[in-house]
Amino acid sequence: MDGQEQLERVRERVIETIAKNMNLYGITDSIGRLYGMLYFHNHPMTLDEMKEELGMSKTSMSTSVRNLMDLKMVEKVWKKGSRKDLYQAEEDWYQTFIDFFSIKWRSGISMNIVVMTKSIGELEKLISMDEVDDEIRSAAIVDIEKMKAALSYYDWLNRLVDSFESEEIFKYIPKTKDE
Amino acid sequence: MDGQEQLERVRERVIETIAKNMNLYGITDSIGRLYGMLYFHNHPMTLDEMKEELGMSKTSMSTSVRNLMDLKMVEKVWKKGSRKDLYQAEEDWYQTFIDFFSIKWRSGISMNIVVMTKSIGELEKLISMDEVDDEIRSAAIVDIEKMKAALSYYDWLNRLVDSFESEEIFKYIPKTKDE
DNA sequence: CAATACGTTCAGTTTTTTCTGTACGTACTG
DNA sequence: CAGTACGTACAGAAAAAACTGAACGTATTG
Repeated sequence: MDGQEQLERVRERVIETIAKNMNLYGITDSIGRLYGMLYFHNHPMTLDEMKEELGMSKTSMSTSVRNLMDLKMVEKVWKKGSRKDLYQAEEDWYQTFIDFFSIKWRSGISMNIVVMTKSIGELEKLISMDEVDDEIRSAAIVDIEKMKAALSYYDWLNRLVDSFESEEIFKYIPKTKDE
Repeated sequence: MDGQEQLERVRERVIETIAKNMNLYGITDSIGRLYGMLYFHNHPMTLDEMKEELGMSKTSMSTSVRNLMDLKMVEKVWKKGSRKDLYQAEEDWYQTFIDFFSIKWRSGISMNIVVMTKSIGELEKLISMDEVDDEIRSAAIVDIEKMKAALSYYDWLNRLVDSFESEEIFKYIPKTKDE
């Protein structure tokens, strides 16, 4: 019957759900809970406040918050007077979504493109060599095909991420239904 | 100068790259390597062959392959004569992409929607109660707004996954550039 | 310029995850 | 219907990840 208590219970459940969900994206429960907590906390928080709230060490708060900052899910804010760093949650989940995939995928994609391209080149050189066994040559040809298929997929993925970053995706999948 | 050896070296490097990439999606190195290996292996493989190839236990192969099957990245194939189960990699990475996100996200999204909806209901009941403190009430109102924003995001995410599953996404982001 | 407050690095501990070998159940073989 | 081959459950070992407290460097304060 206590409103305060009930509000807190609801919040806690929702935070737990958010954390579980972030789990799917490879984010730890603790970090997810921290994000959820910040999301519902209506003022920027210091490391000490987080530590207090979650009952964890300050060290953990420091590294977790940095993690979330790397993902642009949390930002540092300035408030004159306070010597402590203040952090608040990015509230726009569409933006969070976009940043998350840009950050996570881009580097992976380009690394793969580099490796595949280089490998295709090497195998093409290989098959052009006379002294290479026929069996090896045809195996190489198959591999080249597979890597080319992979490259075209990575190109698509890059363009998909482009459409996130440019927000063009919202032209195709609008934020609000039936508009 | 040995073609065989060079081919293998290239393959190994590419497999390692694929594994690293799958890592970004929360898939372990071992499982990623197994997938990569299957991807380049041009025939379906048995657990014993995988075990041999990767130098790991058969138990690991069994669980890893099940993992990949759950993600629809590997399928069991039938070959008469063989008593052993045979597995091969799904080769279409576009399909793999679609399946991966459908499988991973759908359940999470709907769980979140359920929890948020229920929580909004509870808080709305809370704010309608006379005896509730004003401060609590306005905090609840803010929370409700945040959860509604979350719900609209989840709805969008659902529609995004819809566009993956229906392959409508390829209308907007075509598989091949300039077509 | 000492004193204090703050965030972070680092080494060690705890917890979680991954991996393995044995044991078991099922199904095919002769 | 024994004997063998196969995949998997399970418990324990090994490896990896998360977490912590103490120590350190920097910056602010009086």
